[in-house]
Amino acid sequence: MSASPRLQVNAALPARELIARHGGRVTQIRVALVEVLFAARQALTHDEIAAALTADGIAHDRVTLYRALDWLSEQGLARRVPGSDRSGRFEAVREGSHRHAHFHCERCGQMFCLESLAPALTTVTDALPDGFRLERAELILHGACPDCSMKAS
Amino acid sequence: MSASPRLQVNAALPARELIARHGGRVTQIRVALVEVLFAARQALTHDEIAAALTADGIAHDRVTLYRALDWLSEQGLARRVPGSDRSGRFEAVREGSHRHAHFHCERCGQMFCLESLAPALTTVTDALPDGFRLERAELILHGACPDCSMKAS
DNA sequence: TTCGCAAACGCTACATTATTGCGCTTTCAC
DNA sequence: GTGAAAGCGCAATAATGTAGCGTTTGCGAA
Repeated sequence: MSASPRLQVNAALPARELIARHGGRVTQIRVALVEVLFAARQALTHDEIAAALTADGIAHDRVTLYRALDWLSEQGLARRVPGSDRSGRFEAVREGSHRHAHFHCERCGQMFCLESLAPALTTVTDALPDGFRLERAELILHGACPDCSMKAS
Repeated sequence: MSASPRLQVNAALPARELIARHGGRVTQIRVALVEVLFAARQALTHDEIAAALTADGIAHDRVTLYRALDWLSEQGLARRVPGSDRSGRFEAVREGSHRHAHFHCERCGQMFCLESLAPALTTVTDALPDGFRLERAELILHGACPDCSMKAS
């Protein structure tokens, strides 16, 4: 079932304007990349992004994609998500969103964003040994996603 | 209480015996590897392990090291720790130790094991959306370690 | 102590992921 | 429209991890 609404970048702020406002040039690839990232409800691997662009008929180079992703990260529009596999993942940084936990499905490999779940930093800070200065935290859950859970049972 | 004693490196059970009791052959590299891992209070990258072995005068091959680490992981003596950088890290699994959080220092790159800190799985499970089946969790903190905190201030 | 053999080693080659250099193209201000 | 620089694309390279395969070695048995 894919009845999930492909939510726009922002009802009032389309991709091209979002890019322009950050002082970047509005190129075909950046626009498409922003749209793909913001439409996804998961953290996407570089490969998945490339596949999505190709599916949309956008020719692109691997290197360009890396650089575009770097730029988005610098601008705070995207964020790199570390995974247990070697492939780096990226997710969009939405307005009003906070750092959230991620769920990695061991069966299908997808990584889901759990907006409802954020590392409880205050609790963590209390338990931190002396001297450590905490700046941010990553919480990554592993298991089976709903689809794969169904199939298994 | 535990009728079946868990095999771990300690004063009474040196590395060679630990390896032998897990049904593996006692080779120079495995012994050295176990000693390096268990002596470290941190999760070590493949490179750091290799450097430690070389410093100890143990010649070794990259591939052999990967395979030895794989074997230790299979035996439950070591564990792979995912990092935000691309390099995989490994840590020893000590007796009585549990899955704990890790602290990654952004300044010096070291990854510390915080035995006192474990992801609160029960809390997490409650907040998990329907359908997700949780198997384990990784909590990775980022910031500055005591040494680097000192230098900065 | 010696012997046989499978486990483990280590060399080479290869796969995957990511980065750098550099010339060419496109965007955008004028 | 035009020029300058941002951005793109190709090629080469780096970093990390695997696979194949012949050789060595730990270790149980003779």
